[in-house]
Amino acid sequence: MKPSIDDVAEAAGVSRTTVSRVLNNRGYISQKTKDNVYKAMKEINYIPNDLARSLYNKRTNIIGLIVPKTSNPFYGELTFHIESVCASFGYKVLLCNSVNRMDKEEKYLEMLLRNQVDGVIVVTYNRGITNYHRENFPVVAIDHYLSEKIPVVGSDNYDGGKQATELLLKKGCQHIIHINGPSELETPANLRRKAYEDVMAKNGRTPITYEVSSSFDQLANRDVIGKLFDERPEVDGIFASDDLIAASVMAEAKKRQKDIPSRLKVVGYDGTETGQILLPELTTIHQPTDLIAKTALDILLKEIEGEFNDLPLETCLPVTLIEGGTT
Amino acid sequence: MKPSIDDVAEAAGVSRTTVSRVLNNRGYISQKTKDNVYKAMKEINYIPNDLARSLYNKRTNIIGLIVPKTSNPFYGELTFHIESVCASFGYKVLLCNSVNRMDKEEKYLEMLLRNQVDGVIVVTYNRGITNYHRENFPVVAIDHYLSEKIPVVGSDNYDGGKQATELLLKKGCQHIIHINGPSELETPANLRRKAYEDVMAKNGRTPITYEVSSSFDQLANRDVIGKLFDERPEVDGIFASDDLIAASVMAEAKKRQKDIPSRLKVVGYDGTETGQILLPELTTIHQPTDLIAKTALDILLKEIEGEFNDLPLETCLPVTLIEGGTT
DNA sequence: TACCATATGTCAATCGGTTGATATACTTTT
DNA sequence: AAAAGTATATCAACCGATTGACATATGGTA
Repeated sequence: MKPSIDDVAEAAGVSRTTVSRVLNNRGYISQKTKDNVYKAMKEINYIPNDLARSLYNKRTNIIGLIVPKTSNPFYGELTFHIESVCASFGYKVLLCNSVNRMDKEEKYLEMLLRNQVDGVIVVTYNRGITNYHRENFPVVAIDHYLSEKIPVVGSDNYDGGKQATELLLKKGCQHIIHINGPSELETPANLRRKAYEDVMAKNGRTPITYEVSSSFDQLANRDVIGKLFDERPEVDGIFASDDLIAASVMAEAKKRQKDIPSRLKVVGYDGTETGQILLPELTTIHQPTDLIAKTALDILLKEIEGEFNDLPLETCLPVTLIEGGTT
Repeated sequence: MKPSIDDVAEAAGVSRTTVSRVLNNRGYISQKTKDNVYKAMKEINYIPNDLARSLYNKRTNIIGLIVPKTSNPFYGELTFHIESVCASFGYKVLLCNSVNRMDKEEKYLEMLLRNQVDGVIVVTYNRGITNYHRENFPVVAIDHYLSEKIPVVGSDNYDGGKQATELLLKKGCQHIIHINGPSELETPANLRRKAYEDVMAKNGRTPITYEVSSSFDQLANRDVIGKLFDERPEVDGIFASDDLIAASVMAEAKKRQKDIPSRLKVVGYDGTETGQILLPELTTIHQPTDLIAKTALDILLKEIEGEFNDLPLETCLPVTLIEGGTT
């Protein structure tokens, strides 16, 4: 049997109340008693039961994190930073991989609520899920619109799209095509496309966008890219909405012996550490995942403290262009 | 106030016991009552409090997962699979990023114990941590030796090292060098080095190993690689102990205009999905992260069920050679 | 009619803590 | 010497469930 607070009390020869006071630093306790209690805890190998504490305190210090997939380098990096920031604030993280599936996401959210998490950070999302809209339930979304009331944190997608497109223009591309993720996910990432279209229009070009069907089905993506090359042999600039797609574009170009950057220039998006190491030559737009994590948690903590007014409903963090050899 | 089981009872016009019986499917309950209770739960938006349940049942259905960093593609992928398998068995995951630091790992483990996790999967590790050795506490290690009693799951590192080295030999490399991670981490990954050395010896070659200091300090790694090229200009084959290092080798080789694969052949290790997409040309040894996750959880569940005997203490899963253009 | 399975209720203990109320000392300070 | 501060104890309620013991009422069956 695991030792309980009563066992500590007995071992230290004090009352249960005193032990609790020592643990929580409340009321009057002499140093001697404190030492005794701590010694007793060591001796019997006592570890407090946070379940019992949380039940009484109505606070678990756990937050739920719903991401599409930690195996994706962007989400993996984001997850790392979110967990790290949480830990630095004494919060723990219950991890959920939704794979962008609404049914899973809904179940995960219910699970989180049953576990009395203090708040949720959603990096994936499906608008229809009603539990997100429980009154005064702390939620922060990253890069996805959940509702008018739920704060969104993300990077400056419009600026990123603008920088990418402008770079391709500056480098002399005549036929620039954009590839983006499934547009039915209503994400601010769609602003990348908007920026692309605006910049193209402003320069008298016709924007063309190819859409990949799923964020995770690599084979399907390859098909779309193949189709793009087939249908638009004149293409000489591609702005892909993430680095994985950009990498696939590069692979396809290589297969078709279309030299990069001389005959085709490519710009990706995300600029994760992993991407920088594995594919350093790719020009990409870097998202500050650490800052996104920090900001999201800042806002979430405010909500947890009950401050639901004056929340920054949309936070846009700066992106950086990283020029590699593909432009 | 959140609705409690008593609120449900009131709304459904039954007793608290009946509601609990409905929830847990015990004793005699008529279909009519069941329907009523479920209707009442819907109406008042009831969500059971798993804290209270867990406190009573002494079972949280939570497992702790300690990994170095989810931002690393291998660990991110492993984390994804572990969480997925857990979810399929009704388990939830508390995520910890130890960054391979013993102090953090120790604190995380204590946190997990306070939260009454049913078991822990450790992908990182530091032997000194005593809490791992609590009697009958379910722990499974992945790719790291914790103690003689704690089961380890990993891939066949020896075979991987063997295949990599033999491939380089077969391809005609005369000066093959191995780069591996910090050897003070006593991991089965050191078997990759052992295999390399054995194969080299068997073929009458002198094994040379360079060691990178940290798994995560990319700049330091670059230094080691630079040093390698400086000191061993004759090198024409490198077996790196992970794909990130292999990528850095490739980058350095490019900088020095040492063409791959004609003048230098490179084999990496891990073969993550991300790696395959971002750097498809890299020849690498693929680890079955999904299988590793599945196997680790299988063993952990047995421990959770109290079966501490007849545990497979060391599980070795098959690796696959993926040949790319770097050999 | 007696018996038994079914259906539900009441009550209280339990899980492992926290906390407020109240009491009782011993020390200091005024 | 009285008042105030310090240190600890006892007791019981509480957090939100689960569960066993026991009671009661209905319906079907032997």
